[in-house]
Amino acid sequence: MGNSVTNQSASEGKRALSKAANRQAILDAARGVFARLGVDSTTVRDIIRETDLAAGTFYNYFKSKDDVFEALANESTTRFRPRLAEVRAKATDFESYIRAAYRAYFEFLRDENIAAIESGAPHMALIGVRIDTPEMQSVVEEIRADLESHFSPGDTQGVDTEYVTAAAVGIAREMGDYMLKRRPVDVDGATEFASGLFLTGMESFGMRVRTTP
Amino acid sequence: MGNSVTNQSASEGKRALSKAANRQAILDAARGVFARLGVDSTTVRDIIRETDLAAGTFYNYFKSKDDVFEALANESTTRFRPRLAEVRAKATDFESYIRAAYRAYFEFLRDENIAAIESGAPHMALIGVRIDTPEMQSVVEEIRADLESHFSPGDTQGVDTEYVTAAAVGIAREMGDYMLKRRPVDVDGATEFASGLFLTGMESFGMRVRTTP
DNA sequence: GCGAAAGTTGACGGGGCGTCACGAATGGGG
DNA sequence: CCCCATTCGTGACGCCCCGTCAACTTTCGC
Repeated sequence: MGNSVTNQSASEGKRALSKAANRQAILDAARGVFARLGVDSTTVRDIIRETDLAAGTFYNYFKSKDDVFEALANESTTRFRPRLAEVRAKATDFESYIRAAYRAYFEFLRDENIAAIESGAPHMALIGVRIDTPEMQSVVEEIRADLESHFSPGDTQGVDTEYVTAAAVGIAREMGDYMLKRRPVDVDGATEFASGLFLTGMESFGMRVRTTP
Repeated sequence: MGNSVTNQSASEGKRALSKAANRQAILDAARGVFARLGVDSTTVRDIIRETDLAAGTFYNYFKSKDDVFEALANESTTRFRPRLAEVRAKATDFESYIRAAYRAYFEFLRDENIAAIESGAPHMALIGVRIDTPEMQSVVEEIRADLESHFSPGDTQGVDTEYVTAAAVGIAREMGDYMLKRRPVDVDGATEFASGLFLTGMESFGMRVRTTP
């Protein structure tokens, strides 16, 4: 009787479905366990115990606990990428790019840690950011290219774009940590400070930046 | 036949001597193994195997592999502290402090990694720095106090010293990483860039800084 | 429906961890 | 000078976690 294509729910076959579900279940469990026990002291079994899967199944999806951690970090980076793309698309000049980029990063940090912030957890480990994955390095490379594209030919005299990028990123990372430690979390203040410092600082290399104070 | 005080060699008794020697032997072995195998994949046994001590002895000196790592980091921080103290003592104003502090940090980074640099090792793990130990946080706090001490009352208008410190430290950390990746290692260039950027940047907060270009 | 392929399961061997009972070395006191 | 208390080194032991694998279950293509 009838069609052999039994329109599975909506899309893919059961195989792919449960595969994606299992992977996500492990990631979700890991996020919780990492937050509760700390990354170092959690075991693969701790993670798998919070799912309805068997120990062996874990290794069909990840090589190790650290592999899961990196996947979580990449997940996080992937969430940030579109925000940076939007900043790039809307930026009209160097200044607007910098301001928007700092704001995007600080907002992103706040959003990613909103659960920990609202639960009043005092420590908490900025999960998934601050770790230098290849994925993260590629985002930094994107930023370097963005910065370079805003240098007019006259500006670029002897300015080392890698140093510029490193400084901009360093400011963001370190200030981001401080921002998260404070209550209330002050995205506006951090953005204002970082942008003002960096934009004015760039003038010392002959860059013409109109800093709106 | 005389004195019961058998003037042991020069100083302490055998007890304290061998204790210090053992501890140092473990630290030295650990430094090498960490560099060779990476911190994550080394085991306590890997470390102790490179000494002439037994496995159990390790635990008389350190709680775990990570405890050794932290001790190495603290050792490193301890080597940096006097350099910072000298910078503080010689600084006459904000600008001279900043320039000297950046130079001190970048020189320190180069010195600490000189072995890895000269051996042509491409990767290598900036051992003992970049990890946030309480010891390191205390150095950052020192820097914060130094910066604050150079703010004249008129300058400090609404300037958040924690943000200032975070920005300064972030620039140093991130730029330091880049500096170490390049050949030749360019302490002068990094110092010049970081100082110029930060000092000029501080002017955007109403700070009067005479930046010598 | 049926056979093949893909995926899951949990028990198992391997190995690192931290401990502990024992023995050796040290140093103070008589 | 010797003796005993104390401190420290030793390595075997039990524990737990790891990653694998053979057996089983589920899905897919025909």
